[in-house]
Amino acid sequence: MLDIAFIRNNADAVREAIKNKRCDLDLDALLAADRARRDAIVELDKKRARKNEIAQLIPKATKEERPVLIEEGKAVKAGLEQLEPVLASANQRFEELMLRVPSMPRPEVPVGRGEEDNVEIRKVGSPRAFAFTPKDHVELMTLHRMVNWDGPRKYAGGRSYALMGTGALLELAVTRLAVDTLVERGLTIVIPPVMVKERAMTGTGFFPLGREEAYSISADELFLVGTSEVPLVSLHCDDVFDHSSLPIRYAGISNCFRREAGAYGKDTKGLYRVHQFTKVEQVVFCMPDEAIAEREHYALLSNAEAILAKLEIPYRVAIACTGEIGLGQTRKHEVESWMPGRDDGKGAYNETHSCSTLGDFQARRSNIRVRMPDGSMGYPFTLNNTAVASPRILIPLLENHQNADGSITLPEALVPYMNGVRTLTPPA
RNA sequence: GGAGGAGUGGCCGAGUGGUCUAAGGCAGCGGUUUUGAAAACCGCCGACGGUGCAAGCUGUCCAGGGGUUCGAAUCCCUUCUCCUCCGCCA
Repeated sequence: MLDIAFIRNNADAVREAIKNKRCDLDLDALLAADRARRDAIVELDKKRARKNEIAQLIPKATKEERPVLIEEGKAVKAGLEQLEPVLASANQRFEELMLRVPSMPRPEVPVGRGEEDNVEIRKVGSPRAFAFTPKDHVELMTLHRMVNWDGPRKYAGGRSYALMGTGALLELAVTRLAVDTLVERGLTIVIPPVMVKERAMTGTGFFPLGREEAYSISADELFLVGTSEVPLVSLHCDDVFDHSSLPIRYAGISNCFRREAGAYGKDTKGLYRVHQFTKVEQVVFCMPDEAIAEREHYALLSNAEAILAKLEIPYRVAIACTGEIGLGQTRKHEVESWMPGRDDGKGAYNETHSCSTLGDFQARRSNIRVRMPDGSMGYPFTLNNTAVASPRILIPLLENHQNADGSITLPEALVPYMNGVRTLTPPA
């Protein structure tokens, strides 16, 4: 969502953004809807002004004038009743289209169509050269009895799983490690609701276009969030921040629910792509200033990298191209962790973190504002990044730290969170 | 789940059918005074939209939606949220 005045004045630039982001939106239809809406407003406002005028005249009118005015008032009212639906439908059309308007990518975002056009920025650590054939996470987790694969699929459906024993402990450990890292870096930990109303989904930009991705609780008109970004950003919907209260930095911890519609048959093996997972997510509100947002963005990125460093997982950072960044994102970096078992055992870098700046996209949709130093109103910028998402993060964790005998040597930083255990040995 | 009460600008709060064009206060902004600050005093000050080069003119908004009326913050219906009590409950 952008300011309609900005869209009118920069139609070509917006058109370019729509094309580069591969959005499905006809800008001319939007501009036409805007025109229709404004025409209806002009006409309706004239009638409403007359209505108000008559209403003020009647109390002061003489006995003779009064019935005449009341008659005219009735006529004006009838006219209004005809025009109001016209404006309502023009508005509806306009708002529908506005919800599909992308934010403008930042200049540094490479133009491209798909993943192959993302630009790698750096690699940190290097994939380990195994002196033996490494196992993938499915073999390792099965060997360690970390997962019950079959039971949940019978009663909870495909892509479901249950973490068992050390598997469950590992999830709690990496989660807590991430939380402690972020708290130490000044973020406020939040455990938010995971069931939210539609406005939270729309306000954060996941609806209407991503509706099929969300589980809905139809009896109560609630939706399960796919990330705590949704409740954390919505925490401040309708709020007006004072400029002195920004930035606000949160770390949310929640279960996340994704239908993975459209991913049928993709990554069905193991725990790479599941319907329910646990994620620690970073969310920032900051002043609407690109330089500030950039600083916050790279701070979020470095927080995630610090966690990967503690987990001793090799990774690479890439900046996503225009075709790969979402509707609201103005800039996105992906952090991909090295997973030795992926790609049929050849190993591959795969996404474990996604760091985004959204400009004022979410603030506009969620009606979050900030009182600027000059007293005017502004829309704050929002940013977010994964800190850790489990079980996906367990894949590189286990695969990178495995030994020839199937045991796992835990990274030093994780040991305290595993009650002092340094090595996980497969149960007999 | 049942009964009752409440929801007004960034915040507090007055307002029960027609000068509401929403009082008043706090906060904010500008100024006077002051070595500086505070205090005091003076002035400005809701949001969003439409129109206009501009000054301005104008519309909408009193939790959301719908209704009654020539006219609604005010009356009616409904939903949501909060509070009190009762019931149930980890």
